[in-house]
Amino acid sequence: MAVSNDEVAAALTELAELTSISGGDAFKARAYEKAARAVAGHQVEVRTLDAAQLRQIPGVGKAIADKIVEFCHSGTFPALEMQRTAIPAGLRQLIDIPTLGPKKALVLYQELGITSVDELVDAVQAGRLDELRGFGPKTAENIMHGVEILRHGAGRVHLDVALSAAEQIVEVIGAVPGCTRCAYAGSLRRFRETIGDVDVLAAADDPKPLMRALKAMPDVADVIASGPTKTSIRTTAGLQVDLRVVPPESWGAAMQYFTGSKAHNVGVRTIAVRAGLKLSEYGLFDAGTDELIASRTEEELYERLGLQWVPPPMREDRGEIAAAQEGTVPGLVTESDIRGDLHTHTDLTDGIASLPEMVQAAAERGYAYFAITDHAPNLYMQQMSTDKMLEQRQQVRELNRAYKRLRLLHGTELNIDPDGGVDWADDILAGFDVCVASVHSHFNQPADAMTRRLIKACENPYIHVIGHPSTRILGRRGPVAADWDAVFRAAARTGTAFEINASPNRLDLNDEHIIAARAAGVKFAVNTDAHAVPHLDNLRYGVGTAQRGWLTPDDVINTWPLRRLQAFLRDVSRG
DNA sequence: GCCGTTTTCGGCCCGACTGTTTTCAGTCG
Repeated sequence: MAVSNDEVAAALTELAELTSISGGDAFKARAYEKAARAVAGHQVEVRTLDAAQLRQIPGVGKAIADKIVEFCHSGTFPALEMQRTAIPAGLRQLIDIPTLGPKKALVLYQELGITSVDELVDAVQAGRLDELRGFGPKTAENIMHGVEILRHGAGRVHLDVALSAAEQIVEVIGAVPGCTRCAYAGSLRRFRETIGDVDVLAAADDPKPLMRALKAMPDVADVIASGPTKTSIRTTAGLQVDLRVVPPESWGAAMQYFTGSKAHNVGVRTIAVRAGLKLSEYGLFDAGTDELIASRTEEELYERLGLQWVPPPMREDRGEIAAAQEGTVPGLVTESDIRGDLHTHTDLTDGIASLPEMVQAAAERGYAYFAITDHAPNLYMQQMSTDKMLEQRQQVRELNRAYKRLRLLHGTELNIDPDGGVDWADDILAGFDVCVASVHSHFNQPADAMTRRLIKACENPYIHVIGHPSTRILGRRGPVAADWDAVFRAAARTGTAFEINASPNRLDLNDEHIIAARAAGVKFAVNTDAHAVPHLDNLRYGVGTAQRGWLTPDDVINTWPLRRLQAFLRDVSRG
């Protein structure tokens, strides 16, 4: 079985977590974590490397290289198995609860025998934590709140996890003889921010070989149900995948039906009914005679209903049906419209790849411009300094000469402090081509203070883009509280763009905020916030989110030609 | 467990906040 870098990284992360929960050497745990990050961000598939080559990866030494080799060969290694035996599986889940770390988890296990989130909730409710040293009422409250956040996302996975599973399955099923079409549908096709289960649709006259192929896939943990038209499996990663096979002539109707959303389909069906028609997953029919009117393509269905075709990310019953009736569905921004990334990191701060590696990757993507925006001094852990920044700027300028079609921009990701100030004085800020500014601390400010803070950042003439504006981490941290309408008005007034952070853990701004911001007149930047070369591919999730917010290329500054972008950056600098 | 022209041993991104304490451990970015 072909082990991916992500799977290797997951094993090392698990070892790191189990090591810290069991009270093992904290530096050892950190070494595993660091290696996991390096493997996840490595450009080459590590399964193709031998131990000597693996040791070339920063943070991977002899011991970890051997573990990786063993893992690629057998799917595990002795140190991991030993920790798994020592630490109950459910205990590891506890540290996914925000504010609960390895030390507290270990106390809960040793003192109260707690080995799962459910047991922890019971213990909190029974007041059993009160007797523990270091666990006061506020801790109990934070735990309960953290569990709520955790459970809110339970059973759902992030877009990247769902998409890679779906693409693998589509490739396998699509290659089965007799399969004429295969694609994923459902919330994944709509690019919702988290995915409950993956819907894969295939067209074939005989579904049996397709069902067999799915059940035979190596990642299948169990088959939940299997019939002539539908098979449901659960992957080893715990993700449910439904495969539905339809006759080729029903393809369009089935795609439309299974893409959803339910609310969108209800709206479309209502239009059908009013026209004396009925729409199902089998096609569009005359309600009186049951005569088939259309079913082969989605485009055909929408057209016969007097509608423009609606891009899947817009199918959320947020006015897209009326737009389709009026012929005003916007020409959405696509991945190929993006001419450059305006928020990326290198190993000068917390990135994995070096400046030349990141730039080379940007050139290979065919970008017209690319901004390097490493962290600024006030994020202390990154140990950035003015000297290091200036030295990097020099390197950027020199590197720029080597690339004819790629324009490098030297930028930074500033920290918006609680009062809305940022790291450097104006004369330093003026030296950057582009400044992203983000909130990295004091997430719990009251809404009025946070609103003032963000507005002040917008009003800073040197700040071009507000990075990951709500600061949420999916399944881990909610958005900050703010009067977003007031913030968006300020951004529109000052010409400050808002980021759509494409990391599948963030997707920030989200669709609803994008719609509100656009209505206020805000411009956007779809950025990856890449900390490694593979992260540049996350762009698609940001573009999908932008599409859910109905954005066109004109709304997104990093689709613009360099000159227009530079004019925008100059304008905002003038304030 | 990793790493190295101030080190092959002894360091290891550093500071702030929170909640618990009554001087600090744990968590986070």
